[in-house]
Amino acid sequence: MTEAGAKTPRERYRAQVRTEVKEHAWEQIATAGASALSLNAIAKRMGMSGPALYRYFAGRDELITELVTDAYRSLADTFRAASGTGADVAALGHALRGWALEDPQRYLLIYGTPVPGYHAPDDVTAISSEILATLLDACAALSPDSPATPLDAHLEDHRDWADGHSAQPAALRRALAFWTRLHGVLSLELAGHFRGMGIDPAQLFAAELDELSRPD
Amino acid sequence: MTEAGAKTPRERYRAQVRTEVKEHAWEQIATAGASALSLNAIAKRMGMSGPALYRYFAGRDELITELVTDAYRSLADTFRAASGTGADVAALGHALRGWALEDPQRYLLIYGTPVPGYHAPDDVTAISSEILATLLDACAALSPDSPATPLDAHLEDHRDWADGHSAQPAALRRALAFWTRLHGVLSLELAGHFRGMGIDPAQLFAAELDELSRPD
DNA sequence: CTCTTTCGTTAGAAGTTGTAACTCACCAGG
DNA sequence: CCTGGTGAGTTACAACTTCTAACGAAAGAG
Repeated sequence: MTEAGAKTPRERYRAQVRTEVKEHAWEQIATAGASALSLNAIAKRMGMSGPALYRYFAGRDELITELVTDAYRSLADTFRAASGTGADVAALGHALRGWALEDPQRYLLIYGTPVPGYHAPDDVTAISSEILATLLDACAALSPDSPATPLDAHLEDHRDWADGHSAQPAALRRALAFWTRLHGVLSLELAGHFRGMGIDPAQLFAAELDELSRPD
Repeated sequence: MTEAGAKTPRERYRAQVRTEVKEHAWEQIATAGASALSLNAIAKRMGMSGPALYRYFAGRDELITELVTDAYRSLADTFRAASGTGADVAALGHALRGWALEDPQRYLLIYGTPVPGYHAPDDVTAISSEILATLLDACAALSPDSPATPLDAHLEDHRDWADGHSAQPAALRRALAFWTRLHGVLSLELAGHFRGMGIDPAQLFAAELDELSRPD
């Protein structure tokens, strides 16, 4: 038994198998959804027999948890990348839509219908606060101060989620609107609710994002 | 074999069992989610043994399909009731939120993450167009005509989903915003994404609804 | 009273998650 | 170089699930 460091060949092999399992899991989720994720199917596709995977993941829940945190980390990375070229709201919006359309099930895994008995691990709160921070940066640069709305008083009282970010209430309001409105369009699009009614979701998304990017 | 009409005691018994099965299914969905719906558990809780239910439903998918159309019909009913007292947007918004919070899993069943291989039956398109019609009525009474946005051109070309409703493009725009924005807040609230960040979703929802109810 | 339809049952196939026990290979220490 | 310990992968099994098939029994129709 050696200390941590991913040095021993055993641990390297173990990590390699874990990532390979997760790759197959993503592939399977993308085609059949998260609820149809089968440990046995992954094992067979990897040439191993069922219970072998339990050496690497304690169960289906742990595997899904890992996938969720990976998805959050991926979104945080794309947000950081989009924010690197100048943190404006429009760029973040386009990055969000591109990321969501790139793998719809990955988006739905973290923002879609949750499994009732499932609780997200503590890791994701850290990552999601990082996502929120870049969003707040972009929003703070856009709305210096605007007339107070009834929401502002409530947001002033409960701004702990902003995690110490020095943003005006109007910026918090804009960040929340960014989140809820774009998620509204995106989730309905990914669920296929616009299919068959002829509307182009891209234009709907663009219109909402345009209103969100307009300096108040 | 008699003709339709729900007259024979056999058909009445059959219908009664079907509704009882659906009641147990709703109860089970409300506590464990739609993905954990178990035909066997329902049968056992009704005092029958597993495969007996296959006399009443061809399978799990048909049962879920029935529940989905029931949910749509229930939403259409509440919309019609809320619209009966004067079709204003705010009343529809409050009715939507009340209906969603009354049974979150029912809302998520029709607006949440879809099962990838699943296609909604044709019945729901009729019901959802009824829902859209009452929403368009309320929106048409609010926005007579406003400056054209880039979206309006697209909506003029693809207004088949409005189903012959004589509404200005601005009303279509408002109805779509009603749908996407309120769904954005509601779905994130029901998924529990606001829990732990101290925000009151009701105030967020109210703020969005207030902006949607404001005559442009 | 008989005949037919339908209901509910048990048996079983093909899946799933997950546990237990066993074999085997590898890696390190003496 | 040899031996022991650790961990990986295997089968076997239990307890589920959906769903099909075949059978007995009950109930309505003529």
